[in-house]
Amino acid sequence: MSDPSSELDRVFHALGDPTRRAIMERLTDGPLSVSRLAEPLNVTLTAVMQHLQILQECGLVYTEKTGRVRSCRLEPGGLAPLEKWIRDRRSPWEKRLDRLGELLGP
Amino acid sequence: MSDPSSELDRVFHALGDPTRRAIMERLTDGPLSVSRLAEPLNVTLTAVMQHLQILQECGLVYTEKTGRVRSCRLEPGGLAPLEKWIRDRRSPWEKRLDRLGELLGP
DNA sequence: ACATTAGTGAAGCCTCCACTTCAGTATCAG
DNA sequence: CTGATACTGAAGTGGAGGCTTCACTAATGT
Repeated sequence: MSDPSSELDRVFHALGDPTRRAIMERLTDGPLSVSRLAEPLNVTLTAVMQHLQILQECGLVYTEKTGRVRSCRLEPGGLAPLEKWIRDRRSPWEKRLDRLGELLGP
Repeated sequence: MSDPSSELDRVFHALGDPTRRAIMERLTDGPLSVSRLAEPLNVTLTAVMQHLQILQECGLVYTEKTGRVRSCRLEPGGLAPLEKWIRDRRSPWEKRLDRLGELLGP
């Protein structure tokens, strides 16, 4: 893996675009082909492809081509770095509560 | 409050910029004035102001001016919608595990 | 009072990036 | 074989947005 901070950069940048978030939301319910993915979106198939490439490069989406159709699905741990960043943004006392919860909970 | 989906849009867009994320990271350790905020960043004071306005408009940062200095701090619940979106991106079975955890844990 | 500090407002520049068009390549169906 | 489907690649366009400069106001310090 490369520089973790620039990886986070890419994730945030990727999710900054509404269309790409729409793709992620769409894939939440299960794998989809590129064409099906493009249907409800108001963009070209080519545009969807470009978005998919970006989402892939930062580990948010996994795609696999079988025959002439490419199947797209969410990468399981893709949002983890984002989640970690958010947790790190809590105030110190909140963090302390978190740690307490981790000790007591799971 | 306005349309919630466009609110989420603004949050994601705001965090899509590295400089704005740097501001958020800087404010994690406590309130800071605009000048102090700008010091380590390689941009003008004016640029920082513009970023702050954006961060404010989507409820991520709270600022208050006393005298000639404006104090900036993180808005406590600001990242909540973002967090919710991430949670909603889990697969159905993962969600079910989450609910189970919620019932057993806290 | 005067200089300095801290922040504002307006206007313009310029780069990046989302999107399109068009042309091309496999794959599948009849 | 023929046509349709599903994607891929290259190249170009337009607009949004991040940044700067310059001019200005208000608070503070000596």
